[in-house]
Amino acid sequence: MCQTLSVRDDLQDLPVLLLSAARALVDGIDTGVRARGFTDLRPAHGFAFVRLSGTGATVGELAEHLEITKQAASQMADELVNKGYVERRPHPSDARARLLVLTAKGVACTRAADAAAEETLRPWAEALPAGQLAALRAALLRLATPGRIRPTW
Amino acid sequence: MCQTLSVRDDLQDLPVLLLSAARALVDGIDTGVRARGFTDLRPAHGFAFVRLSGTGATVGELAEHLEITKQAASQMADELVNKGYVERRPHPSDARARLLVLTAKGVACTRAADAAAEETLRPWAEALPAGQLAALRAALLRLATPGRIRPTW
DNA sequence: CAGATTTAGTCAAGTAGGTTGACTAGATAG
DNA sequence: CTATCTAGTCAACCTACTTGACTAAATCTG
Repeated sequence: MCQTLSVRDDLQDLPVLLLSAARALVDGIDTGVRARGFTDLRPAHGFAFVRLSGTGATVGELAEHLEITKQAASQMADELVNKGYVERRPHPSDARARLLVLTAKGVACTRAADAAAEETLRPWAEALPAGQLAALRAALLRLATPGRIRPTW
Repeated sequence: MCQTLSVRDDLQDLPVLLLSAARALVDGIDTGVRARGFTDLRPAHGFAFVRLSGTGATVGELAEHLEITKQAASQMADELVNKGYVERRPHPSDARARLLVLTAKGVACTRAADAAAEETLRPWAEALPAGQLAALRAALLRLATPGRIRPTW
């Protein structure tokens, strides 16, 4: 019962802590990406890049990933095309659809984001006792809803 | 060096994991709050409630906490007043300012949010090995920027 | 203590990023 | 082959924010 109380106490401020940590991470990545010269992007675009990197995606798939309408996703795609991060290609197997693919600049930007993320997290991870990082990953993995990254609030 | 590689690997997907966990938590709280009858609020309002609970706050203080302009904070305050969660009182020591305070309904709502948060996190916390929860808290505490909760992306 | 400056809050207008609804061109099912 | 469904876009609108202008109260200064 004492154990139960302690769990309850630890639970108390965990929401604030978790949100604050997420916020700190996003701020860190955003700062690092800007410092690397990509000043015309905001964190929201990063969530799109996650889906587009690799084989690319259609507007509909991007919309689903971001949990917004196809119209909004199409608008964001326009913006990323205009800024040179994304290219619209004909879809190989469906003439209605078009494949959104990262340009070289887009790929460079994702590399910058990865570097910024590591830069943000490494000192923090290294300050943790041995093995804690893996444990933390495992714990977060349990709580996380796979695929749902983008906050909607 | 093998150690370094392992840290690097664990770091790799931590951003996604952390954001996904934060998202799952907010979704859980939102669902729980709605289930308890508060259907006219969105997660964004919760960040305001955090600051208003206790002694209350002025519009300016709320704006600072949410990192938005005073005008936007004032607008949100209007909305919360109209919906019966908040009351505008004369400020005890400054006739220009007005104190925003939670009504009984507002307090009930924060209790509902606390219950929803615990409901969301408890089964997850209980599945963790003994002591992991405290370690997680400590780790998040290091990463977190105090006070900055609300995501801006 | 009188006048100048700062601060708390609001009003009004503009903007960014989403929404719903209507539509076209191409894919797919009967 | 026709009918229906699906990918995407255009247009109008909505909402939560922004910037700018202002009033009233507090505070600073000589």
